[in-house]
Amino acid sequence: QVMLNNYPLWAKFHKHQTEMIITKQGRRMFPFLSFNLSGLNPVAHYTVCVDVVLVDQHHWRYQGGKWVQCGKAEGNMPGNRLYLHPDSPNTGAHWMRQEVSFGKLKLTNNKGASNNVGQMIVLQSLHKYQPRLHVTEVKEGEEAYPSPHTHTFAFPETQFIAVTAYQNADITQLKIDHNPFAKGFRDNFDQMYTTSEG
Amino acid sequence: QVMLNNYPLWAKFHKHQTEMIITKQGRRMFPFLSFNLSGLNPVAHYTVCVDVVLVDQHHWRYQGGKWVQCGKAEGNMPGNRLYLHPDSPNTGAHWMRQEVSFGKLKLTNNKGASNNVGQMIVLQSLHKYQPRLHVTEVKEGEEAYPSPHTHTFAFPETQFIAVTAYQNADITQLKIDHNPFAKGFRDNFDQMYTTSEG
DNA sequence: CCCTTTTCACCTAGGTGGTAAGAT
DNA sequence: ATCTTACCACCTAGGTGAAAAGGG
Repeated sequence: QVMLNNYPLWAKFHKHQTEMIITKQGRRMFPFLSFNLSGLNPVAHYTVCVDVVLVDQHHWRYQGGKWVQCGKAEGNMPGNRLYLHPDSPNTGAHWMRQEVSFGKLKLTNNKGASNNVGQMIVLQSLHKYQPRLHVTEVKEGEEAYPSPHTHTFAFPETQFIAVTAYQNADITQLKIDHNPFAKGFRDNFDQMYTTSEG
Repeated sequence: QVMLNNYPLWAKFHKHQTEMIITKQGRRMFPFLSFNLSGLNPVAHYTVCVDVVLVDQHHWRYQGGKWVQCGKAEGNMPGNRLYLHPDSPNTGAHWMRQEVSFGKLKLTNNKGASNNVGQMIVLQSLHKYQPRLHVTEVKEGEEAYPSPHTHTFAFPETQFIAVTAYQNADITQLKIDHNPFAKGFRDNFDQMYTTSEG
């Protein structure tokens, strides 16, 4: 009923433990979440959103080339962790017509950004998170979310650790290789290393 | 119940007979349509869209510094003239929360672009048009548009003649002066005309 | 010492009118 | 002649990781 679209890319990152940068003004995810939905009622209305939940109750740190657990996480942190898809609310037909992508979702560590509900997801650095997809049927005059009729989906390949700077160089290289906005850091200039010496 | 937001700017253009460029791949309007809505039911769902209709049945041409009528318009031309606001459908509360803008609406003369329904409005060059706003309450499982419960609004200040190249230099100058994307054509360099001669 | 913030050069992405060539 | 198209330099707008500076 729900498929993760860019699974192969997510799997590449997941193999090295995905990291996502968080900043005060908000940073997009890369890869970003993208799904194919099916089995909805074409003429009913749905709200589609993503939230992000803690995978475990630990701090993590990158030490000796590995991620290791390190002490307990803080308790319930304030801040919004829910991001409404910009097309919401919309018909089942709309959601099934093409992929449902979250390319503009932003992650932040700025707790003051909580008022921008639906704009940014507030996370804590060096904690491990699981994004989840929620599909909720909306009825006229009802609150859209939460609702007893919400279907929730989670793909383990999309888990990540929030960081303020990349820790694992393999992850950095995967980002540079695949994110178009990081093209400026690709080594397109190997021929420069060919010197006239010997 | 509906207010045109950037009325002063529209009025400046209207005084010189507004022109809007149309191209094959589509051109944004400048100024763009922007409205303030009030009086809706906050929890009901509405679709908001814009269409563009002929003001008269004539070709127009720019001759001797004036726009003059010139022969009859062709009959019903094919092509989509309806543009759904990207937030549609949504709640009355959503539409009233802030201005409802159509900054990404595009005008085209490409009749083949009609399949991109809701993406571009297809017009005929050298004809005079009137944009209109439509607000329609959507009920579960009904077609969104057209409906007997549509409210329509038209502001004469937003009338324009579609062109493939600007005819009136006053209009060109107003576009350059006010559209941020045309900044490159502003005369910021008056001091360059001060030569060492004389 | 470890983590966060700021700033930067370098990109992607795409919206302007001018201009010259093309079409009718 | 008159209108349309394609291409261009020049912008706006904003997403990258690197590196240096800041903070506890």
